[in-house]
Amino acid sequence: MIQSLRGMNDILSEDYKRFTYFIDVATKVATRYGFHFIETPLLEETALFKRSVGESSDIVGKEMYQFIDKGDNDVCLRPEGTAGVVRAFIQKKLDRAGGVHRFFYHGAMFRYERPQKGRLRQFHQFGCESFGVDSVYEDASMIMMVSDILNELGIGYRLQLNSLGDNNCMPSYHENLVSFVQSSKEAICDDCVRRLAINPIRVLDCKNDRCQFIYKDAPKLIDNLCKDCDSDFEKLKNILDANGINYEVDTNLVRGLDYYSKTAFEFVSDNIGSQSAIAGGGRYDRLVEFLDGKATPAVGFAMGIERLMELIVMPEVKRDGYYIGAMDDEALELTLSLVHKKRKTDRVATDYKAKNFKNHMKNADKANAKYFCMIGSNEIKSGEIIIKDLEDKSETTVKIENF
RNA sequence: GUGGGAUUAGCUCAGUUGGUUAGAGCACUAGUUUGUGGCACUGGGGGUCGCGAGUUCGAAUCUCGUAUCCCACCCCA
Repeated sequence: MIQSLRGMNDILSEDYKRFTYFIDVATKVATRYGFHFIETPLLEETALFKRSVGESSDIVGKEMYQFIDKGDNDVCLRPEGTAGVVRAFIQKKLDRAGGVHRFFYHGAMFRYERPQKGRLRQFHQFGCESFGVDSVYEDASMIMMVSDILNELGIGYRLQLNSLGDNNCMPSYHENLVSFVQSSKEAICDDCVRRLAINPIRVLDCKNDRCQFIYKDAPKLIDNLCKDCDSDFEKLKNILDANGINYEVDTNLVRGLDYYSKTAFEFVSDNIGSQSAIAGGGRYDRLVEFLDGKATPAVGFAMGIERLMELIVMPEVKRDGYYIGAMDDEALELTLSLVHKKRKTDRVATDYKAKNFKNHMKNADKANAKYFCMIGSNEIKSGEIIIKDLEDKSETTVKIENF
């Protein structure tokens, strides 16, 4: 038997219902916030991700599905959504056009990782990207939007917040941190030694207790923000407070992708195991310029759909549509004609075999139909059928031609 | 990539120190008077015990390899 590849799932039945329900809700909310759908290719030039996500990240360093295509192009299955959207934004010259552009997308992403719960090699994200707004109000709106989506889905969460600083304050902080960590280099774990060389701020969220003990006196991002970053962060907190969004400031929250600056946030759930991040995002004011576009402030987030799936509280499914069954073989043809006719407007379930009342009733309940019709010799003779409402148990008689 | 656990019917799982024909519940299917409810009862179908080797008179059971899933790490949504 040929099986699907490791970490690649089929989505069907109940899962598919949850999946589409999520997309529906998220799309509805994003539309209310003024976002428009954008579809970008699954396959992009490798350089795009190397430049945007950054070679220091594991995503680019070791998790990309990268290959040379038949035209000798170095290409990758996208490991995340932002890079492609930014590329499209620049390619369509929207950076030159000016103004505000807001996009949402959803689709498959690919990362070559060891799978576990909430981590797949092909997985799905829903994300939003906003271009052209440098106000921190937009950051706040994004967070409120994620909150709206999660609330509508009945998903509880914790929101973690941090500021990563910008071009003014980040570099000097960076230096301070490196020299601090360097001074106890012998005591930190191997991973941190590696991080120090590749992406120093990542040492901050190391899970090793010994490392954390050392880092508790390390300089904090938040204490070293420049005036702009600091006041924006304060403003952000105030807006969230004023709008009833609970959050915790986590000075060790570091986003994994190189392009973030200033606002960084992560929504986590305590109910789905160790892969607890259900949404993450932040501001990336320099990325558009970095990808050869005209400097444009931007902020965005992405949600991991598979991680959300098991947390979604589905609305109660109501009885819907018809069940039409035949009592005897002579009635089968008329039954199918009526089914066909009704299917132009309603969901209709049927059975191709003649059955007694009880068996049809069982089918109707299984199909969760609202209305129930039986076709037998009586109906053929009288030209009338009885429609039974399975909820309130009432019955109405109609002529077949009016059905 | 590193370490650990698991894999038996469509699903959830039993299966004795290695010993006849591998079981249950749910699901499926048929019947229990061919016209009023989801129930109940009685049958039926369905398994290369993940896959491949090995040990043995004999393997779901022991050993090795391999695939996948799960857990932790790394990292991330």
